[in-house]
Amino acid sequence: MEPVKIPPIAISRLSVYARHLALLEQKGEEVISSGRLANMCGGNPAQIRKDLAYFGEFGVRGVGYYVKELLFEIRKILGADKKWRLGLVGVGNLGSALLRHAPFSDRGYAFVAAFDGKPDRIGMKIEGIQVEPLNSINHAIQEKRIEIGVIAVKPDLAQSVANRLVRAGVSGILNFAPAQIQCPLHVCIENVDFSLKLDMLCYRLTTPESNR
Amino acid sequence: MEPVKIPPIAISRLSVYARHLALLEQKGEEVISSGRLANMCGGNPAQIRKDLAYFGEFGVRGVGYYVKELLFEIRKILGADKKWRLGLVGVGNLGSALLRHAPFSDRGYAFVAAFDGKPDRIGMKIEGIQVEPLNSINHAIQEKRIEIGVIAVKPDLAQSVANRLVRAGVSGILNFAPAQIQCPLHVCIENVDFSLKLDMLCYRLTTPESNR
DNA sequence: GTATGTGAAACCGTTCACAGCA
DNA sequence: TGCTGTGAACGGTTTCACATAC
Repeated sequence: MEPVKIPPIAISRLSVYARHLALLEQKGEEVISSGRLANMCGGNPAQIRKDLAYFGEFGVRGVGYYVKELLFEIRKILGADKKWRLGLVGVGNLGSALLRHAPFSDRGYAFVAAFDGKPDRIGMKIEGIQVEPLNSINHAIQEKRIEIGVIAVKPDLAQSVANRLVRAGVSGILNFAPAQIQCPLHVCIENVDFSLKLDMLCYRLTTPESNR
Repeated sequence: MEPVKIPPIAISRLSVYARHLALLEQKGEEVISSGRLANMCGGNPAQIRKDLAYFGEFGVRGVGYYVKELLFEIRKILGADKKWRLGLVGVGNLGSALLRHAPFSDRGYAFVAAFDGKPDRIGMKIEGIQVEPLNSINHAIQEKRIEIGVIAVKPDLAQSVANRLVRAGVSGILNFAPAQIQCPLHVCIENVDFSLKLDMLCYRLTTPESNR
């Protein structure tokens, strides 16, 4: 329908706007202007209006945006209005923290299966989910209609786990391993890379501001 | 010295290059071309050369880059050649996973203190680090010369924890809480935002490719 | 011959400034 | 009057294409 290309970074801002709108809604605020929202998010009013304009006209001139309505629309755009079914691979420190991660469950994201390669972890129950072996991936992903695979294994295993997930038919992968994963174009990948962010921080701490 | 502005995104790529160079070094490879490195990282050869050119001339025309040497130079640029001292705030699921996170310790990042607000967590020992109460932050950060504060508390506490860390004198903050943190300009912040990445993934899964 | 380093061009995203509307 | 929606200007990043050096 819309032949306009939307910058991915605009999408990430929508997620931030939604977060702040949810807080405003909780506080009982009814209306918000792009200026005030920009203040809260640390952005620029024109940018907020542009980001929203990619998807429609949600505001009222001279007034602003109705908090509830805008939040609803952004959630619809992001696809955050549906329950997403996640499968975790790698139930180590990070993996088990993700299973218990409140910001996920608070937001309609639900882990419905967990897998691990270590025999002693199979059968463990975390947050009501029983850990299965890696070779159950194919069956369980299909059985439980899992759309998103979450990778929390060591970097050297990440690619082979991704291959299994793709073969099993997931549509998306959220990868926490510090590794570049290759996969078919029809599967979407997002990387969450702690080490990279820490490197960037250290660069900024190392380099005088004038050189950045 | 260099009056050229360097795109932050180029820095994040340097981190990725370093990761692959380390793998190449392990495999005993001596030389790499921008083309082959681009293949591994999923990028563009010209971009790699541009990124490196911001900082100097590290290659040999007609040959490529010496793996060991380039890795050394990139680590120097990123400030990854020194040991960084980290302090963790919030020893919940995520926090304790971070204390045990191998990719950090493998790379010269060391947690030297941990803090939490919950009384029953004080005194616990994780990875040899004893959990201290929040009001020890000021003293411990200075005592242990901690440069970077890592925030792994619930979103509603993130700002107040950041304030404490700033007052205690950290230079940088790595924030895992899904919240925007305000802090003085002289303190650098990087956010690691799982939920945002998951939202972006779901957007892509929701929206037909033609509209993106 | 081959691969780097680099201006120039193309591309993309942000900000400005104002028209349009309640 | 006040705030949105948006074309146009701006600034920054990526890609191209080739001179340069081994």
